[in-house]
Order: sequence, then structure tokens, then C-alpha cells
Amino acid sequence: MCAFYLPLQSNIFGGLDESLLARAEALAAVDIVSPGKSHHHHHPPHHSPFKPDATYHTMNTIPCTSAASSSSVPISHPSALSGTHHHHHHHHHHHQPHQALEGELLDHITPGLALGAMTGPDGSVVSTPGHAPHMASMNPMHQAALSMAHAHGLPSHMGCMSDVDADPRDLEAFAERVRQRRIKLGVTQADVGSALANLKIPGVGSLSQSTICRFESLTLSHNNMIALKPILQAWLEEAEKSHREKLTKPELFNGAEKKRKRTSIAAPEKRSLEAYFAIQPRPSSEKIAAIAEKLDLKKNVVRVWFCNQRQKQKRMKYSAGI
DNA sequence: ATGCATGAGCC
DNA sequence: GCTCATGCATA
Repeated sequence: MCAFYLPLQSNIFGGLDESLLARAEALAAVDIVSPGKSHHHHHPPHHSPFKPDATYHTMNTIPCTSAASSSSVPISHPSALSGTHHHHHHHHHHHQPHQALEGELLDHITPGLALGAMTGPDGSVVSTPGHAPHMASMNPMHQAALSMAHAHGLPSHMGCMSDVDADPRDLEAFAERVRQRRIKLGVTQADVGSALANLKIPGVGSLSQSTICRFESLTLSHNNMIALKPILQAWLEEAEKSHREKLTKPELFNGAEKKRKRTSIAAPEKRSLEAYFAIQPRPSSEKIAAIAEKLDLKKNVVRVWFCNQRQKQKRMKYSAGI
């Protein structure tokens, strides 16, 4: 929908230069109406006149708010791919706006590094997320048990099927089931999240409303979906049982004083960032710093924005066409 | 429902 | 410093 053309200029090196940034911003200036929703004039609640970052990480010096911090007892990760082989790296490549142009720009922007970003290198990058994060003090079963989870085509007929099938289609159906059952049972996503802790599944604590929401809407990575499915399935069963028994446990977690502030990046800045991202999804530290300065944002904010942007690209939904 | 952030683990 | 799974805060 948008065709760009950039008169690439010469120089640029040593990190970044105004020209490139200016170009990106120029691009950003062009209004790109997204297909889903036409764009409305929205301006964030507060575009700080001076510093768009109203983020005071309220460095809560609180040592630990009992349950709050401890609740971070996530589940172990399946991360299907270690020993054997990963069979699913068909992922996305859903964006290639203007290759030629990108090449040029990239060439300029990174004189020494030929980062193809999306084309070549990308392929090699995907399908290697295998690691088990968050397990602060978890059980010793790291990523072994749940590893391989390929349903080779036969979903069932064994008495004890674990259910770790990785079909996006099944996942989609399952997610929908969870949502419908949840609503039917009259519980919120947050309820589900906290209820998970009651399942007493080793290594499984509670999850946030966010995560439940993302699971239902399939806006999680494939691996993440796979990892969470069994847990949500367990909840489903438990919830229905409880419902039958008319038993409801009052679940709750404490409310400590945590006041993290969320930075709100104003629309113009955001558009610029998106433009930069289209050109170079993985800017170097120097570039990030430059962009940050240019947009008058904190460098870390910019860095995190890029990280999140990359992560977003990898989410499920219509990413892989099985 | 999502945006920005944190943190573990890997490099 | 990046990726990933997650979460708090918010629109």
C-alpha cells in the first residue's frame, strides 16, 4: 500500500547521521493507514512538551512484596527443540515493504554490517528460541520432559495422551474453547490466571490476565502457546469440576505498592520508530542512542521498543500458514 | 486488549 | 545485548 522511494545520500557512517534519520522520519510522516482500522486523530494523553518519557521507574526499593514477587514462579519451558530437531521453522516473513530501498539504506546505515535482517539471516534465526527462562527456583526438570511435542498426525487414541500437540489449528480451537468455557463459567481472565496456582501443578504458578488474554487471542509465540496449553487444559478440567461441585475458592493475591510507570510514546515518535524499524529492525547501540536523542526519548526506552517490536513480529496469529 | 518493562538465560 | 515469557499499567 505504500511505495517508498528514497534518494539515498552518500556518507553516513560512524554510527548514524541525521540524513538517514530524517529520511525515516519523512517516511514516518507519511500517513500509513492500516487496513484494519482507519486512523483516527489520536494523540496520547500526554505528549510531553519536552521529554516524552514520563517514566519514572518507581524504583520501588521494596525488598520483596511477599506474594507479588514470589508469584513469579512460572512454568517450566518445553521449548521443543533441543536434542532432536525442531520441525517448525516455517515462520513468517510477512513483511518486505521495499526491498531494494531497504538494501540501499541498510547499506548506508550499516556500512560494515550486512545485516539482511528479514531475508537471509532471519531464516537462520528462527526456530531457535529453545531455552527455559524463568524458573528462578524451580524444579530440576528443565527442558526435557515436555520437549518434543509433535503430533505426528495422530492426535489421539491412547489412554494417556499428554496433549502437547503443536498444531496451530488445534491451538486455535483450544484457545477458543478456553475463552468460551471461561465466559460460560463466568470467570475473568485474571481469575483464570490466579486459579492456575491452585492446580498445584509442579512448576506452575499463577499467570496474569495479560497472558491469559494473549493465550486466548493467540498473541503469544508458538512455543509459548504450546507450553501453556496443558496448563490451561488442566484449568479447564478443574474449573468445570469445581463448577459442578459448586465450589469456588476465593483466590487472591495481595496488593502491594508497586507503581511502575509505563512510558507512553507519542504518536509522532512512534511513527518515526516504526519507520526506523522498517529500515533496520536491529539497530546498533549507537543507532539506538541516536534515534533516542533525535526523538528525545531515553535510550533504553528506544531499545526496549525495538525489542518489543521484534517480539511482536514473531507472535502467532496469522504468522505461519500450516 | 495492548503497550512498555523486567529478568532469566544465552552469546 | 538479544530473545522470550510474562507482567504491570493503561487505553
